[in-house]
Amino acid sequence: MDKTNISKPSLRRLPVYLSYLKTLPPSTRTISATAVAAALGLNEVQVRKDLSAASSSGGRPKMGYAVEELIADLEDFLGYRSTKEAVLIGVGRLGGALLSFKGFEECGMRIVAAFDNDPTKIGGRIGDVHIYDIRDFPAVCQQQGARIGILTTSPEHAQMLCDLMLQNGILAIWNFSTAHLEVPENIIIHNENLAVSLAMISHDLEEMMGKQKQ
Amino acid sequence: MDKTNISKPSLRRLPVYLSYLKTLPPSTRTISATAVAAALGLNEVQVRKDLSAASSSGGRPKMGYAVEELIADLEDFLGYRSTKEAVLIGVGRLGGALLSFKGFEECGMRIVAAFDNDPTKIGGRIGDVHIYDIRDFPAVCQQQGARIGILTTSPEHAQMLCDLMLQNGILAIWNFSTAHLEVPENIIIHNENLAVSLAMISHDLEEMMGKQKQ
DNA sequence: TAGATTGTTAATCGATTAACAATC
DNA sequence: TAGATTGTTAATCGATTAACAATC
Repeated sequence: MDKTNISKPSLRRLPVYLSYLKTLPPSTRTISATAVAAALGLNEVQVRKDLSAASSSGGRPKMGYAVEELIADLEDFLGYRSTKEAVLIGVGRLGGALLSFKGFEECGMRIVAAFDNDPTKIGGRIGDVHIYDIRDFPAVCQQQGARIGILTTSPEHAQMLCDLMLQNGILAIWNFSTAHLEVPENIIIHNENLAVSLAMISHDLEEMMGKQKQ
Repeated sequence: MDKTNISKPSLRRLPVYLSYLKTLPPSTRTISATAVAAALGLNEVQVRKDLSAASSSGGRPKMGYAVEELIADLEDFLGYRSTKEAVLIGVGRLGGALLSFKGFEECGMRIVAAFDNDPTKIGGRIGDVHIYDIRDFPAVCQQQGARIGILTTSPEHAQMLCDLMLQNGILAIWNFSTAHLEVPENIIIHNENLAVSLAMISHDLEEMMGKQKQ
């Protein structure tokens, strides 16, 4: 398996397979790509290709894949088993929700520190995460060796805080603000834009309403 | 402009253009697709095609697009100017964050009611939104005529609550749980899966680390 | 006019799907 | 063995990008 040679759409589907496999009863020892495809409403060949790219030992004709092994392979492939330290800037409601979200740990990400400029929040904690003064960011971030930066601030300050992150060793930014961030070429940016999602839903809804009228 | 004949990737970019245009100083009367492409790091022809699909009157050679008009066209095209009622089930931290998020209104979505089964939450409100007993869902949802359902519950109950939504007139489900939902063909599902995003980031990070080692 | 910018037609690229041979 | 299932090679489909003609 060559982790670097998988297509982006394919990579997006892997976590979906993984979470589906985890819902199977423990008595299910093996599963075929065909069955996974049927359950998730996907094309059979597509699932087979995806799984074969991520699986170390492959499936067996007539048997399919060993569920436990496939889960392990997917977790390995997605990097869920190597811990990645993350810091978060902006402890608003969304930031707080992410801090208390337990699901990240099993994806290999651990939020080691949070930052804000609000004195009523500084010094507190949410979940297991301490909230620091944003002025302590350079010291804390570097000391913790964090590589992922989660940005949950208003768009006005996003670029400035993004720059601050990059100056202190952050390599990948998970941007929950609506701001467009300018970063050097070698930095990873992942925009989580709720307006984009909502636009897709709006569009599909209007299309559907239009069809019904005809 | 034919709203139904735009590609999905193109549709995803429109809100990005829109939010960029809104950051321009009011003195900027016109802007070229070329300039937008440069600012957002996108291909010039792609931007031109996207804008020409969404714009009602088109751009003018040597001038570009009238900013104000283009903003209006994009908002129209994306359906931001028609109000769509939404209900939300699951007032946890994430649900609460969405309820207090002010940005949805300007995308044309209004959350009219929230539901939970926790007695300490029922009867309260977050932002402007009242929190109802989940048992009142059928009555309230139908009375409000909501068409969008936001699902922010644990995955275990997601399918059941999804079914409840569909039984009461919901046509589109914005699913923030990790559960895979089974729905009839004509229902719109949009999955907001943080694990998927995280997997992308993890993968890109590992790839980058790998390259650096070589 | 000259040149910037538009919109479109054609070429390329990449992902999905279909067909098929291999295997347990 | 027969048939289910795998993995791969080839065909199709759709999106991006390049080339170009049109226009203010």
